[in-house]
Amino acid sequence: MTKRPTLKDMRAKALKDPAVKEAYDQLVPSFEMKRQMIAMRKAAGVTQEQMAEKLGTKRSNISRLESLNSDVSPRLSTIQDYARALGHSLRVTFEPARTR
Amino acid sequence: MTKRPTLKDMRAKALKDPAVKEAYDQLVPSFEMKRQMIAMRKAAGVTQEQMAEKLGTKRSNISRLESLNSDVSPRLSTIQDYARALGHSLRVTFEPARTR
DNA sequence: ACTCATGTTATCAAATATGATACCCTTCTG
DNA sequence: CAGAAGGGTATCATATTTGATAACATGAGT
Repeated sequence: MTKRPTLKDMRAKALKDPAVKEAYDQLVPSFEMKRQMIAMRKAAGVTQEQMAEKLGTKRSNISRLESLNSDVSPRLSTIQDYARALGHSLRVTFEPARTR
Repeated sequence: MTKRPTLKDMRAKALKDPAVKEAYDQLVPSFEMKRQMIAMRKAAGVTQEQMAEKLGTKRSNISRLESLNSDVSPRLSTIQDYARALGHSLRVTFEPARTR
């Protein structure tokens, strides 16, 4: 019995397309960063609303910052402010691109 | 004989001032990042001019991006573009702020 | 069903980064 | 000294992000 394609299959297939893969790789670092940010905030038991207060802004802006769908690339200082508000500091590192 | 204050002494003293220390800590991550970027470019034997070509922009903009004096906080995407042009990928991590 | 808390999304004005150009400085090499 | 290569900095127009507001969605609890 041939199983029908899973989501994982489809993803694997799509990544064969160089253009798709490039766009995908472009997004990965940002995704991982945002996941960490959200995890950090939740670990601290802080809501977006409270986060907004700490940063002197509004909850909608926090939502946009954390959103994986958002098409805006935040400033480094914005990310840093977010981290500092949760008692964290920021480190940016570069690694040789993984060729696969 | 009391030695006269060295630069290091003055720095240590200035950092006692909480306002100064805060501003200082704010700058450290950006400094380290820029140092890495410059090191990366030089390790690749690439000039700012060549870097600008890779990124479809001008020399002066690369200089500003790498400048430690610059008062602009680049977008995440700008840093990522820079890294990719040198065959690197980007990782942003957060660590509990070192209290000292 | 209603309300409250949390989060999402769209929109617009205001703030800031980026691109391009021009000009300056230093170092090296002839 | 002259010229070239590599960098730095100021300025302005343009592009993009950020802040604020408003409307919508969902889930928990009553």
